[in-house]
Amino acid sequence: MNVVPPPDVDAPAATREPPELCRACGSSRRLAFCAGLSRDEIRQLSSLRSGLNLPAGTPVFREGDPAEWVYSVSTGALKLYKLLSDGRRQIVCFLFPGDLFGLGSDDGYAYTAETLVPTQICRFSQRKLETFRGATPRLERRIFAMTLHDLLAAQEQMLLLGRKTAREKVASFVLDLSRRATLRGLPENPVTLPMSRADIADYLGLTIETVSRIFSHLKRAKLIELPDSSRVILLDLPQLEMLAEGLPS
Amino acid sequence: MNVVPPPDVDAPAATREPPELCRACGSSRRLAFCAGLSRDEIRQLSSLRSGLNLPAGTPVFREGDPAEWVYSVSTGALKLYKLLSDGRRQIVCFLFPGDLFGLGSDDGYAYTAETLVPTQICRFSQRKLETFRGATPRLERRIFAMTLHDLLAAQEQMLLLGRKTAREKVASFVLDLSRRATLRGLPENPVTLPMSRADIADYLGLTIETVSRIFSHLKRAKLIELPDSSRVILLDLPQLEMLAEGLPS
DNA sequence: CGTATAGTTGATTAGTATCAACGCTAGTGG
DNA sequence: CCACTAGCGTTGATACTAATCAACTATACG
Repeated sequence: MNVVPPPDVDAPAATREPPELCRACGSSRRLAFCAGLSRDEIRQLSSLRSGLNLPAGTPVFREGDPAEWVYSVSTGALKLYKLLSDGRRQIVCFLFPGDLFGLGSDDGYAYTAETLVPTQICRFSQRKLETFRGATPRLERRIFAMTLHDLLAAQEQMLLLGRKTAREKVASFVLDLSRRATLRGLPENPVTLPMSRADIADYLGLTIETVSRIFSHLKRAKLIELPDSSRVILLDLPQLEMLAEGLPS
Repeated sequence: MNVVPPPDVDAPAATREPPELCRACGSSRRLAFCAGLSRDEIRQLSSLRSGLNLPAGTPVFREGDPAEWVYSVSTGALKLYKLLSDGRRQIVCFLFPGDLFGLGSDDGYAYTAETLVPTQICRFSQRKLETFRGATPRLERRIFAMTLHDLLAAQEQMLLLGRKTAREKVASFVLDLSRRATLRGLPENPVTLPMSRADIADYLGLTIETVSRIFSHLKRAKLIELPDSSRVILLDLPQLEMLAEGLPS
């Protein structure tokens, strides 16, 4: 969600060092929604903030809960998902540091948010943040830009869900994780999968068996390697990109 | 796209009369992005506006084109779609009067926009609108709310594409069209389908044959009626809703 | 009236789901 | 420290939903 190239204010591009953490949101200033704010604005914003430290597998809120808070990811990772009454699940988004979630939704959150690994997030009262946003055009624009980015990403995911084959879906998925990792200053290659096969399946509209089979298939085709089940090495980027876009093979 | 309940400023709820058309955007004031603006703001905004009158099946812009303009639908209907290189297509959204499109996307439009029927739209220079938005917080908020609404709708569509069966998809689709029609002040029931079966298929991640079969199936099950191929009568709303949510049948 | 296009229906195929068994890894307790 | 167990992931056999291929019908258009 919302990995928008931030308004270039600080930003020494993608450095390998753990970037400075923001007082207002606890995550990398480059990525967070408070990127580009003044010292003073950061101070004000941080006074509205409260931090949470959650173990893996903890729900932050559930679909339908009254939407009191807006959250920003400081460290760790989460999934956002929607359920059908018989338990079928669609993960609409994986979240990483800097990402914002829980915005909007007058009639309750539209999805459940749950941590994948031990995770630090911070939250702001929806109401207070609203007021602050009104007084801080740059923040308003930044949050808008991130939301718009999420919308475009959601449309790309609709293309994936509606029209790509299982192999194309999995290739797209690992490439996307890799790209997002580089945006956070991590190496593009050994891609870490903080989520289970079941989560990947529910994100791609597949079953765990199919996801597993496709991983094996891509491994046999020498496009990826799997040192262990939660790490992927992309051996042939160009080929994977072709596959992800539906070109030959 | 973005059928957000507008800030109640004028708004005699959902009346049956053709609602007054806005000088700024050419569509119903209740729904458009300029809802809630002052007389003076409307005047300013309308000076930025230029109107277009397009026949059915006309592309407004294509995926990848430089994103110069932002558009608002006055009358008619459009589809937004993305393509894979081999021609597979995913329609990400159908648009009706009041809806906004073409926002954002620094590296070109993320989708192609094409009219379904004879359509009036108006457009604003992305750059000029940006400036005006900066000076008009209420407009900024309104556009943000519409974008956020689109994001939530996109997530709902991800659930549909990833996890619903063909029958559930079609039931969800006709119900959604019906609901959106009522928001525009139209009757909930004889639902008009301004799009072809191919469009419906590309929106739901199905083939035209499957869409056609499911329509026939729902007809035999007495859940709908098809007076002609572009009109649906919903005979059993509760049952259709059950079906759309994945409950028994 | 004839032709082209959109939509429907039928027969068959294919891709992915489902059901089932098995292996691996990590955590537990003896 | 090592066997035991539970859960996750992988692999195989089969089933099923929706896609594909094909024919036909209805509707719109010249």
